[in-house]
Amino acid sequence: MAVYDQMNERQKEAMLCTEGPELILAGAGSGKTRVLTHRIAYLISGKNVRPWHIMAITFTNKAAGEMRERVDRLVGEGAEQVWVATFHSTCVRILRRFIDRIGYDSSFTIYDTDDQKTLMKQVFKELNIDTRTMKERNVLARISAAKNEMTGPEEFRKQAENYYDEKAADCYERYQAGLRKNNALDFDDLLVKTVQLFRAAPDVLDYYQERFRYIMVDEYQDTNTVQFCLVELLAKKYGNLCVVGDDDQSIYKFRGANIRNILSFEEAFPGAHVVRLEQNYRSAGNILDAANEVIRNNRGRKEKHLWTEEEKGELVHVRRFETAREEASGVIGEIARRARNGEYRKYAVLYRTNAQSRLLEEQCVTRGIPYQLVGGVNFYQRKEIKDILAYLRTIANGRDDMAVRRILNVPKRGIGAATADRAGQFAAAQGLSFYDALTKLPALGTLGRAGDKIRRFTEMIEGFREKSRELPLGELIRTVADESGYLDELREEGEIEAQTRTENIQELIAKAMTFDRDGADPADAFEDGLPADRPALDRFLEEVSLVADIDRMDDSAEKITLMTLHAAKGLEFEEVYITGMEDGLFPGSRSLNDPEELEEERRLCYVGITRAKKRLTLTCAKTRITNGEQRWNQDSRFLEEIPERLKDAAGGAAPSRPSAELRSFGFSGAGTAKNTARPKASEIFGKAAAFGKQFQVVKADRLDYTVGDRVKHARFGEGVVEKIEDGARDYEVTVRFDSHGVKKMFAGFAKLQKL
DNA sequence: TCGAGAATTGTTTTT
DNA sequence: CAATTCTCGA
Repeated sequence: MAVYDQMNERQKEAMLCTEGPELILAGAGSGKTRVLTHRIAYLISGKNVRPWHIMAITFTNKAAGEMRERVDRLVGEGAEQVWVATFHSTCVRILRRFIDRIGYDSSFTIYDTDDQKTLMKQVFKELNIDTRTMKERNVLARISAAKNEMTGPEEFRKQAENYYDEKAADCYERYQAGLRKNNALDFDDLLVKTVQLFRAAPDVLDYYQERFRYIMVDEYQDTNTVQFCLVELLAKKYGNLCVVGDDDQSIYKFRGANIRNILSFEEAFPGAHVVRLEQNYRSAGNILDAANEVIRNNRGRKEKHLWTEEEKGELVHVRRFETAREEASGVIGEIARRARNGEYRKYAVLYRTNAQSRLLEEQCVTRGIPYQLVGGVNFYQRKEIKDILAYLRTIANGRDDMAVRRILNVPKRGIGAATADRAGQFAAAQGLSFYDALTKLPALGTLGRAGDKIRRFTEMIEGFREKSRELPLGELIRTVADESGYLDELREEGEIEAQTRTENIQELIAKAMTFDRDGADPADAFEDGLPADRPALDRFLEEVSLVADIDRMDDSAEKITLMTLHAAKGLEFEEVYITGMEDGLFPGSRSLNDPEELEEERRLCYVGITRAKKRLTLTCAKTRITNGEQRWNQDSRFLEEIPERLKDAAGGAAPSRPSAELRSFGFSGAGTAKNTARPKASEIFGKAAAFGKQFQVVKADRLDYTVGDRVKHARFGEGVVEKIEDGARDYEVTVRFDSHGVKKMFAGFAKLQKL
């Protein structure tokens, strides 16, 4: 078959070995996705395996989506029956159908990190734990680690060695009880409960073993112990397990990834067929050599040597700057100069920590360069989005106490903490959910005025419930945002940040409209045991709870991509800049005296280098401000690990003075919009008015007030205009209010009246 | 009940 | 530095 001819011998070997355990050690850029997808095609057309029996598991929705697309193209008919999904969504689907077997309700909600933290705060309060002695985050991290190792609360307690361990065990116990009470699972539970289910219900396990006779796992080096158990259980019956990974790209140890899963695969699955893919099709020779030189400093890895038929290409460019700001300016400036015809899509700027993105972003904004920021605050974690989603969760399912509490007084309804606590106690005493307590409480007449307010709230929710049955999702969300008064409250704030929030809600509505139109993810189109008539609202909430930030990356737009090295795994770009190559930053200070940690950092560096196809630039700054403190760093040891012959000497030595050009572009800190919600400039300019016309603000030709005029604002009262800046989209007006201080806002949004 | 200002705290990396 | 949490006054 013609499609197979373009594959090299090793790739063919990997593809043709379909029975029994197989380990594919796929170096960076060696075409592993191609092997996986072709292997699926071969199973179907060459081995007559029914698509229904094939499963491919990935870590991110993005990877799953790409795989699905390629399988669809390759296989055609029946491709939709292949199960392509992430670990988490696989587990959710299994649990939705069978979790009642282990005593949960199938309408469980999924807690994200914020929800977890909120719950843990409650636990701390119950146990009278002072947050100065222990941190919620820290305890949650320990619980997560325990869950990854499938250690329950009892066993966790047994392993306790001191007072703090005991306390953490108490927390674990209470935390689990809290989840249970709210009919909720956290991310780790999705995996753990699925394994528990399989162990408790052999018939269910058997059902899925029969279904998934051929299993493939991508990025296997990132699996943790639960995931290993899950895969092992599923594959036990037929034994057709194919895992693909690269131990050199294992960068998620902090998340429980167990590198032993890949290093000892052959012990766990005796007789495993091992294939090494070492020919790289991505990077130019010098870049690949640099990657090899860096990674060879690691011990405890499967020896391999990537090679390429590509030419050597350019040397690796190394640039040193005086300060982090000059670094950002230098990098973005160079990209601006190099990008002909606005081909920004070719460029990625990578960094170790999210905090580093700020300076880069500023540079893009001031130079008017389109960019895309991946990471940072996930869209679905933004406050306004979580608020609206909490409404939806309340409408979909009144048992989600956390969601109800969140919106009870948002927007302000005069229902304060005291009243909420009262309802909480009532709920606990009566064994009711928080929401049910709210519906019953006013009738008792013990609340006085607050009773009316609560009644109005529950009536509103009931009204939304009615509407949710007839309205499409997008309309429903718009109605909720509008009629709850949420938008009004935002609008009244008038500030730039509020504008961004409104836009985010608009974006959510747009997403819901797409969802209305296309239905849920295509994999849902075939029967997997779930009732086909699950309300769109439920399916939407579910999909939304499992999206990662990388999933939202748009690789078709002409924008520079800014993201962390972690987020870059699995991607490739023509030209890559890795910034902040400094000891203490990358490798991070934590890893400087821990050899194991240092190796993980080095793998991260390897991942970063191998993202580049044609051109790689490594930059560092002598000094940068971290945590409000100026730090001086040495060059990264990883820079030294790349031999001189591979590095561009010109940039290597010259400690650059800021050129005139750079200075003229300099950032005049004073006039910068300061907004925590950080609008993405590129999106602001790019987004059309297709959705939610009612939110749209049109830039006026001119304003009827000017600097020095007295104006009136709906909420802040009267004040004096101090400054008007002509922004690209709207005038930004700075006003000193008599009683509310100085505020900066968009003119069209704030609706100021001249007095 | 709620806002504003003060104090405090924190940095990897994320499904 | 910036985001979150705390405290106090009305």
